[in-house]
Amino acid sequence: MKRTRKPNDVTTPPKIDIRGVASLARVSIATVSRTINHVPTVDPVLASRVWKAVSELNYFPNTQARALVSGKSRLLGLVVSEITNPFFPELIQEFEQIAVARGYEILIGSTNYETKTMEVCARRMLERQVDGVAIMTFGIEDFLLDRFTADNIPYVFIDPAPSRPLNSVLAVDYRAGIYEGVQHLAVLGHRNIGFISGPLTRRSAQSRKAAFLSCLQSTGLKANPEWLIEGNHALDGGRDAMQKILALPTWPTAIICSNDMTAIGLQHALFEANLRVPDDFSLIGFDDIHLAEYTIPPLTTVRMSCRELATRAIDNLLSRLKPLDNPAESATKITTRLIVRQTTGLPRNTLQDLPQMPATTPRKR
Amino acid sequence: MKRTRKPNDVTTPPKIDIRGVASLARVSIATVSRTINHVPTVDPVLASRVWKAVSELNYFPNTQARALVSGKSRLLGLVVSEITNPFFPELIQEFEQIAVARGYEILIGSTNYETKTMEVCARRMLERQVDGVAIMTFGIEDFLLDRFTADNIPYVFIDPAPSRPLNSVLAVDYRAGIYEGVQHLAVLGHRNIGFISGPLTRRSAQSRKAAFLSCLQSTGLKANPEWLIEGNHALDGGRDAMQKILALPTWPTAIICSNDMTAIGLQHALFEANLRVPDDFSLIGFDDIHLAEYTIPPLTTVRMSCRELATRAIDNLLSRLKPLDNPAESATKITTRLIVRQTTGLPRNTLQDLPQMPATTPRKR
DNA sequence: CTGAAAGCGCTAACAA
DNA sequence: TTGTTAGCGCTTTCAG
Repeated sequence: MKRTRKPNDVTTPPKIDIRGVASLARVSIATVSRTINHVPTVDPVLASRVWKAVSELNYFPNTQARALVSGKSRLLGLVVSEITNPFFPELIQEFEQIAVARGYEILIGSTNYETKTMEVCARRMLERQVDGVAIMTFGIEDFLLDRFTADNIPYVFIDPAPSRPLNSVLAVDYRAGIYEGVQHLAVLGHRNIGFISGPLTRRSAQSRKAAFLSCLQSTGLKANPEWLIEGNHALDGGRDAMQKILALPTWPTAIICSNDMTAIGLQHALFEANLRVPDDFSLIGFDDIHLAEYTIPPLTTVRMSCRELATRAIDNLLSRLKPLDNPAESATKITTRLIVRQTTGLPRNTLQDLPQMPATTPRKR
Repeated sequence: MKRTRKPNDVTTPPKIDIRGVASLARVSIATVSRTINHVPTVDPVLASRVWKAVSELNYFPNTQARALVSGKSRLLGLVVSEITNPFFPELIQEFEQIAVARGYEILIGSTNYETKTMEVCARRMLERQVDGVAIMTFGIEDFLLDRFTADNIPYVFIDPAPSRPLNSVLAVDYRAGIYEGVQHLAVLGHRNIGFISGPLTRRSAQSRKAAFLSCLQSTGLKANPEWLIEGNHALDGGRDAMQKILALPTWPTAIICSNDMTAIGLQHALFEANLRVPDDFSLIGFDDIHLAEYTIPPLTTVRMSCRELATRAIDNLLSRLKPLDNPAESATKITTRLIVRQTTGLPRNTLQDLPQMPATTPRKR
């Protein structure tokens, strides 16, 4: 028997497709297609018959068929470094919200900073034919980007890379927030500031570190290479980094971290070492994840708005998908700024003979 | 002009499709299809020609077309409560890993505990024709489940609901871990234990609360309704709940939370109130997210393995997709167990005249 | 074991 | 403005 629409199958409910709608509305399938795609030239009478049939049958178009014929999957890739780092879920949440509102679904890939996994992610995106991809992992191999270029898939990613079209990078002004952080520490009297970076194989981890170094210099402070430790942007990396610092003969009085998770790792290591924040060490994080407000004590950190990041990324992608509307892409950088909470205070041993000062200790304590 | 393969288009690279592979391998497209689908009856000689052509052209099959003709999207839905609650990213990570290894992609939906958003998620899953959906949100409306049933989409979700097929529920033994927690507190001398639940509109939040109540009773302890507070499974809900308790005339000496985020919220509220954990209050969380090891002090909590949850969910779904293999589904419950860290100790005012005891205070302090 | 051909559900060209 | 129809790239009969 040929493969044809089952003639009188009692078990299966009748398949609801565009033909069903067409016949119920007594129009052609083309008219149904036009109606549901909001082509303006459809006769209102026919259109209303179509809509009626649509809702009566509870019809919705088959995504696969649409994708096949149109060549558009209405899928947006979102590649992140590590989904278990709370910054990314916050980003994903914003991203999902915007994408869904615009009729897209998102395909998430988590690279875990591994080149191998990154390749798999890129491959998955390619195979599913995403219409665009936002690479929010901090650092990506160039050859993967080339694959997207070759397939003509718009991508957008964080941070300037040499030789990439400007419309594909979301520049973040790391320096602004980090500078505020360094200034804040300097004003409090800190002269010895350490920095825990992310994995330095990643370009963006390097950017943040470079920003820190440059800010130190602008502030007239010297960097001590011993206090520049490579972390992994995760809790354990932060803990380990702090332990390394504690093993050093001389300690900094303040430490800036490349992200909040690292800072939380440091807080933990200091707790274990029976050292106090900010009395013994001042700490500054980066990202301002929700949790930062809830650490003990609450974390002073540099905020990078993930809503802004998500909005800009999607706008960028979508504007390149249908170049009709949004003509010019705003080329302004995404700003960062310091949020002062309670992990920063005077350097230890300052005023050690005075009673505790409110500014330097957790409130109410 | 009819829509046909562009005859001599210099700009566009030639589309690589099954026909291209077929002609390069000098076989029919049917043979290509069979080869890449590992149909065993293909002549090895032809097969090797096909594979050669495939790798030469860097060909991979068009997912949309495959999905259209086969009716299988190779997409698995994953609905979670709140992606910003770190438990879920950990779950998602496991889920993604397994799904990708088996050739599936996952479509994530975050409901934020809102019925409206939940509906949107269900709709998205339906529209994208997921082959199956894991509903890991704690609590879902019944009518949404019915939609999946109607469309013949296998789903699996957490917790027993009345009148749902057994193969669709992943039963979690909340009681085991919570009982351990209550026992642990009782042994330390706690008699007055509070409980901060999740949003009680959600069935699973109710299960956990019920488990707590039943464990209290088995232990011979009485519940004080004033100490049963409804939270929201998030940081702020935990903080608010603790503040409510602190406003009460009498306080419990220990509090169990429905999840770790809530417990972290409590820790924060206690910090703000200048109260200490575990000296003033013992705290127990639930989930054992990575972060639990890093809170200050590290959180005693009930572990629920999200790897196990993810594995079981996917296995369940996949086994129902092709009922050939995995015949019997293991109906055993997913277990939970207590991980003792440093937020539990003797009740306050016990031994108050003695010097600090190691068991009751953070180590090294 | 192989190939020709019929669709999967839809969009878009084209004719009316 | 509407309907007819040719594919989108693939899987799967069915005839050889």
